[in-house]
Amino acid sequence: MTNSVFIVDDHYMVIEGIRSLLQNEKGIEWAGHATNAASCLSFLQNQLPDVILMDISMPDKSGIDLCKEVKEKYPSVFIIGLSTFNQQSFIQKMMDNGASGYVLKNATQAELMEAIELVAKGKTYLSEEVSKVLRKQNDAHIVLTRREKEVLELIAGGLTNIEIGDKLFISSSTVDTHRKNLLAKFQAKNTASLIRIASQMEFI
Amino acid sequence: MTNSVFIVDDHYMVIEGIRSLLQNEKGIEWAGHATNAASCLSFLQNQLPDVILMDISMPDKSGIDLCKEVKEKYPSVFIIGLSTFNQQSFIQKMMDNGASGYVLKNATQAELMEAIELVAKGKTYLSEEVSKVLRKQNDAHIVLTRREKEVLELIAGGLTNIEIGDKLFISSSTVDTHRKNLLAKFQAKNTASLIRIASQMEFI
DNA sequence: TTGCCAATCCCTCAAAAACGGGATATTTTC
DNA sequence: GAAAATATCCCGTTTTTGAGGGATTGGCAA
Repeated sequence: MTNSVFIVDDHYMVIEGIRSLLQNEKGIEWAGHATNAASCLSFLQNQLPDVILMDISMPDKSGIDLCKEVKEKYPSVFIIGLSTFNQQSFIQKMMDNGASGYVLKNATQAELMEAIELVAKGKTYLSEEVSKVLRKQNDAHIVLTRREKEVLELIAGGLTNIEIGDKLFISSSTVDTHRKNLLAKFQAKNTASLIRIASQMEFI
Repeated sequence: MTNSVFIVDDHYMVIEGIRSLLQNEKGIEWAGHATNAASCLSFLQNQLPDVILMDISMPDKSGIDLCKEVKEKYPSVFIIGLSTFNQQSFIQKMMDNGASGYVLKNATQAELMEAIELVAKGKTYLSEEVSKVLRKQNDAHIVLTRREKEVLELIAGGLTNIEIGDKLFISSSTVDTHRKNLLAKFQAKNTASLIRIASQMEFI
């Protein structure tokens, strides 16, 4: 069984690297590559590969959005996310948007092959490293309400409760309540640690 | 003139990609590769390439430190920094530690060749993108003193002035002064915006 | 040697945040 | 239709901060 593989990544070096890793593999057929989301989509109008290796960061559109769009239009294509770092939030979002696997860019050829073969059969591939991160992330998963997100953004912007209240047309007491809830959710003891944690978790 | 090139990067895909990009170039001789700082250093004991392509992020040691070490031991080797993103602070530090150039991982083959050839002659290569970032960074360059960095870290950790003072064996008034200076340097109006800005500028 | 800068410490006062409650209305979900 | 989540508001008290000052020491460089 031969699987055709397409790759979307804005780094030539990575495209070349993967091509080089896969070129002598019997089970792999090189469908082509794109360096941005737009040319990936136009390629898919003419030809559907079995598997797409998709970088999460691209100039015109994030891999996360592209993944969603591709899966909506072509549900039969299997997508493997690619990224340099173990970024908790990205992996989750990529999987939520229909990716079947996630591979780090330091993967070995064997891992990559394993991922492609599994995913092409409709299964899911997550390397040990990735699934460890994913598990950790789920434990510490923080869900913010719409209002809490707004308040958090404005706190990070340096506004006081009164200023935030004015901006959102609510009383400063309400802002204070949201603030308390944010501190509780992030297990932060004050504004400084709240912003640090939220920033590192990429809420802001 | 033939230049021998060695590469240090913890991502196989990138190593493969660069090898693939360079393999048919007449002026390039492939000296070898390493996936971590330690094996790079042990390679250099036996053989010195003309140019080292060095990733900034590696498991055992940052490219920034490795760059410094290599240049101290083998000043004749020219180093080109490699990274995925245009990270202001890293580029500067890499150049400060003796790198002769900086290339983004989305560089084309032509750019890479140009960089290697220029750098091997002792010149400096910075792609347009990179030098733009560097210039922008210099404008908004914020220099913190040792103490200010320590205080900033602890503020981000959620400690109060008194707690920070206890930790650093200084009075809380002193901490307050450092805090004021931090606010001024970052042009932040309060702790929340200070931490946000510092976090986004990767000071913490 | 004469500055400059970093680092240290002190003061006051007002503003803001943190902490501890409690309370009500409206959605959403089960 | 009841329960849970969300959003709204209020109180009082204590702690922390922000914004002004001013002052001393030691090191380094012009």
